[in-house]
Order: sequence, then C-alpha cells, then structure tokens
Amino acid sequence: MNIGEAANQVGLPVKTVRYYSDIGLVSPSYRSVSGYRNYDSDAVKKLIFVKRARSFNFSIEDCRELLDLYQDKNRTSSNVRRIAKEHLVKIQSKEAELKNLRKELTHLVNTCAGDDRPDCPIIDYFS
Amino acid sequence: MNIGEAANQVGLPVKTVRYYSDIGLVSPSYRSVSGYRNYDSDAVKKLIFVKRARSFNFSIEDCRELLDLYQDKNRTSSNVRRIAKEHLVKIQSKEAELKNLRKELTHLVNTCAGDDRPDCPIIDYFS
DNA sequence: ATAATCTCTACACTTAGTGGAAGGTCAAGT
DNA sequence: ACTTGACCTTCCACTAAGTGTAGAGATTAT
Repeated sequence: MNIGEAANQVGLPVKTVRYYSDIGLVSPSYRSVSGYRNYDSDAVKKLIFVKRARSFNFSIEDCRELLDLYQDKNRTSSNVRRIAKEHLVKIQSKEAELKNLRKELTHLVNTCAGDDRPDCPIIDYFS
Repeated sequence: MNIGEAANQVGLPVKTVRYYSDIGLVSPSYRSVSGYRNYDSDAVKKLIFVKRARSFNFSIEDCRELLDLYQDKNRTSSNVRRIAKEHLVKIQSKEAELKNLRKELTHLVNTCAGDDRPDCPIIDYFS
C-alpha cells in the first residue's frame, strides 16, 4: 500500500512515516517505478511497534534498538529489559523533578495574592 | 564587567548568556568600543532572575514576560499569578503523564524475565 | 614582543518531527 | 485525449534552548 494508507492504518501523520523512512528507522518494503513508497504488512507492523514504543517516550534511537531486538529471533529478553530499565530510570527522575517543581510552584501560587497590587512573592522568589 | 565574569557570578555558561543577549532576553548594559558585552549589576540581576525562572522550567517566552513584569513598577500580581498558574497546569499534566508511563513501564519491566530467552512481554506489548 | 586568555561573529548540530513550495503521478470524469 | 483533484516526491526552513567549533580580534601577563 502507499504511504497514505499505511499512515492511516497505523495512525501516524504521513509526514512522520516519511520521516521514519528518511532516517532509516522503518523503511518501506519497496519503491514503485515512479518512486512511491510501498508498505507491506510487515512494514506496517514495524510502524505500529515504533508508534507504541514512542508513546512510552522511548527515543528514536531506543526504538531503533528495540526494533532490532523485535526482529531478532536470537534476542534475549535481558537486552530488552536493560533498555526498558534505563528508560524507566530517566522517567522516574524526570517525574521526581516535576513533582518538586509542582510543589514549590503551587506554594508560590498559593502565597501570591493575585490582585492589582504589585507585591508578588513569585517575582520576589526569582529576584 | 565582561561576559565571563557575569556568567561566573550568575552561574550560567558564557554561551548561554551570549545567547540570551542574542535573542534580546537579557541585553548587556552596553558594548565596549571593541564590541565586548558589558554587564552591570542590574543586568546581572536579570540574568539571575531568568536563571531561577528557567530552573522552574518556565519557557524563554515566559521568562521574557516575567522579566517585563519584574521591571514594571505598575505591575499587578494577578498577571504574574496567571502565568505561573498556566505553567503549573502544564507541569501537572506532564507529571500525570509521566506517572502513568512509569507505572505501565514498571509493570512491563517486572513482568519481563530478563534472561537469555527470547520471550519478552515488553516486545509483545509493543507488537 | 609574544603568549595565554578572553571575546567576538557565524555556522552547524542537537530531538522529533512539522509546514510549505515546486513538481511528478495516478485514477476518475468529461 | 484532456483535465481535475488527490496523492506522492524531494528539498528547504522552522521549532526550543542552547552547545560545539572555527577563525579572527582584543586584552592581559610575562
């Protein structure tokens, strides 16, 4: 199928599928004589795989590695687990960071009167 | 003082301070004849202000707005509070999203044996 | 005078795409 | 056969917030 239908089936913008093709993440199964990208069901599966992995915030490079493992019949689950765990650590630290930010900012917002006077603890805090 | 000393006092890389100058966020107080940026204590204060606001993940454009309010003696704290609250909403939704990701991924990682066999619930989940 | 350090501008690169321009292709309708 | 419209192609520019590097000029120390 052409890129439009593939993108439609997967639920990604055509532009994104073309981008994945450009960077060699998911290549079309072949090109037509006139240069049209053609995706078979295998390529579509890879696109879906990448879409899911991306929805977990795995980077493109992570996806590349996971995709390799996905296709590798000799893979070991420990490899996949390693990537996932490394990613988990990043997510956890980002989550903790945001939690702190949220707490501090909530406090500042609650302390700020938010009226027509110029006094503002938020500004003061940053100054 | 020159950019190096200013950057040092503020605790930002020289590159970043130069960048802030380039985008007109914090301009040096003047330029020397030879073109060197010169930062007075007022400019340094602005840099510190921006550094703090950035550490709260406020975008550059937010910082621009906050900086305007910081300098505006006729400001109302409600303006500042509005920006902060909008930002807080973004932080909260991002935090919630990461929390979900973390939970799901934790589950997947825990379910995965991580041994030398190819069976992997993480890969399965993405497929 | 010379070497070391500091600064300047300008350009490229990063992530993961998105938007648009200019042009080629394909199927359907007239 | 011709045209229209939808679809496809490549290429370039843009996003956020800087960072890295190159080449050149300025300042400071020896």
